[in-house]
Amino acid sequence: MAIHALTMLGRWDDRSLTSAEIADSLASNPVLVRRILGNLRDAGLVWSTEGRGGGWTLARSPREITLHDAFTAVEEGPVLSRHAHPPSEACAIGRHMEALLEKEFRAAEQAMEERLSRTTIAHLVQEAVTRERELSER
Amino acid sequence: MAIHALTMLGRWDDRSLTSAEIADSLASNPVLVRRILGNLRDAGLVWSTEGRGGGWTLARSPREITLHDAFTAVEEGPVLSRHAHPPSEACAIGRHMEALLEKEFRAAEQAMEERLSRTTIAHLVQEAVTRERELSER
DNA sequence: CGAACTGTAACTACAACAGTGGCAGTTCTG
DNA sequence: CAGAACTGCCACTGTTGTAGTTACAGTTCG
Repeated sequence: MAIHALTMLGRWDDRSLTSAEIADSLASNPVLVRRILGNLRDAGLVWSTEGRGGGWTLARSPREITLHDAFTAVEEGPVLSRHAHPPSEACAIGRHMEALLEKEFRAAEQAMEERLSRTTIAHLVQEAVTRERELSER
Repeated sequence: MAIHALTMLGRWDDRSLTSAEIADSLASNPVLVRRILGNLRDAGLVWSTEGRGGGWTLARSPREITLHDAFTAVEEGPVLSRHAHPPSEACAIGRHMEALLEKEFRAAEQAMEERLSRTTIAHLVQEAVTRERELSER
């Protein structure tokens, strides 16, 4: 939802969008959209202006916002689930599994994040516009 | 939990472990362990034998079981969450977001999986044994 | 037979999350 | 100034996923 909203904002860099407009495109709820955009604002990705005529705009160029930026702004916990609680200290394997898994999982998660950071909102906007044009040309 | 269990099984390739023994190391429950190991068995990673003296063993060498194998055996859905429901077809952006996100997210998930597939259970066993020896040498 | 296992269903408890209504505060416009 | 159009935020519901637990049937070995 965050990436969808950012892409919509990147589509029109002149005017701002309201949470209701974005919620329409998401077939979702304005309050939900404001919650998510609130996270993006805290992360410095978007601006919001209150009152009549207010709404949301990107805080910087779509070319300078990556999918990884959106991801970290919205998602907090790790993607790969760790032990629900520490394993037994009495087991020779259990003693080390948490640290071992943490190392491997962090490496895997970073590989994913690295790939996410290669795509920007501008890429998505361009691709969506291209696909839209192809549709209208038939 | 799956990786933890596989690592324990890889530690002793001669004898089998019971779900109770593995649950002890996990500070968890035998039934839970059997559920997870059941998935691993369905994926062809482990064997189980019923009855007295029964238990679990690796179905192939620890060097031929990767963290990615364990991951796919246990985890079903995608790691990166998609739209909860399709976006609006009326929106020029919304029409393409699902396909666009699917492409990007699959690429990111595959980067993570590729990294997971680089580490085997044998690696974890070796690392755990090494760390254990370092502890005992002090 | 009885002990020690797996296999599985049914249940509880809890946390995460999409969605919703309500309302206070802010800003522009007539 | 009054009202319309916004954001910000809280409290609540309903659903889903998941760790954990109890219970019990089936299997194997001594």
